[in-house]
Amino acid sequence: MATLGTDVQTPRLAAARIGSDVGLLLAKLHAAGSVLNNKALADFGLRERSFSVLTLACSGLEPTQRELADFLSLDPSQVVTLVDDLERRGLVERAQGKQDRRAKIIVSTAEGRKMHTKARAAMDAAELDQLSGLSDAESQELKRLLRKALWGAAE
Amino acid sequence: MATLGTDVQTPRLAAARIGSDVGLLLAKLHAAGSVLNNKALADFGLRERSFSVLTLACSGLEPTQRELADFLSLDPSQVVTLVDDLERRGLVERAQGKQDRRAKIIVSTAEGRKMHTKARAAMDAAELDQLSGLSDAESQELKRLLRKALWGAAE
DNA sequence: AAACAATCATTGACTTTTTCAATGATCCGT
DNA sequence: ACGGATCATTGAAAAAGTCAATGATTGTTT
Repeated sequence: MATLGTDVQTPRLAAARIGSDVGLLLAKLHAAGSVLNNKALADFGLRERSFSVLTLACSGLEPTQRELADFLSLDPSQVVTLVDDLERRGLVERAQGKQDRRAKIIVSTAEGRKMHTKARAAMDAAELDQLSGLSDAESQELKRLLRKALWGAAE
Repeated sequence: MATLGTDVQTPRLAAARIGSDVGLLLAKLHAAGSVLNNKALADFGLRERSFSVLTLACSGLEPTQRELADFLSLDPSQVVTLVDDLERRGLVERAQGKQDRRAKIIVSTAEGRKMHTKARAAMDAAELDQLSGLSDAESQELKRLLRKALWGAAE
């Protein structure tokens, strides 16, 4: 299994006080992870974001584009571009909103679901790779803390 | 104390399997944090990145621009721009590398250190705000896990 | 029911950020 | 001393982000 290309050992500057800044830690881990994820998804012609859209389209939650924008922290116009691409490739479709006819609901096609299954496996492997420095329990705890920081207690 | 402007409660889509993707969680928390941090730094004419550079310049570690680029996951040319700005404002200076005369060491000026002290206080408050959903122990644990995922065990 | 403001997806313009190749200076190994 | 590598810098090109305007539709107010 390949390992992170960058920062395989603690760099000198991590000693600085900024090495504990949550913002920087998030930025670095996110940057490193994006490289891994996009590499893993390249075989499928996907990137982190289009994969996220495809995943949600496959979720059965019938998200509107507005919901996708909010959830993925994107501008609505960026969602248009992402959905355009996936729709052109026959992986998702725009359906009319049920209560609100202004909204478009994004749903996966059968082909989209097949693609998603394969891409998901690659993503899981990439995530395992990225968190290879943590034990399974620690990985779970990290995800729990991230979720809690974002959305509160839950459970 | 102000609270996160976005996602004050769990959104509908968080239920999807993707709501556990480390990549997405990192992206979202990082995005939300950046907004907060940049808002906190705006009073000082700084942004997340220039603050990071200023912090490292104040650290006493005498980083070279190459080290800054590596540590901050930036292209060397982006570091040039950041240092240009801080230097123009008299907050940091470029010094000649000690062993390597190609390299430029970035050091803070007295004024830079004053600025950094004030900005640091604002950043600490922003971080507290961002992690207000976590207990102190959880915040510490989150930071530890992020560091470990990035740089391995260490202490 | 007519009018009004608000929201959704979309487009297009604009700015910012990222990426990358080329360059001169300097370093290191031979 | 030579040749290949690394550093900071520049500039160009590509990608991503931001934002206002628009038509369709909704909910609300009168």
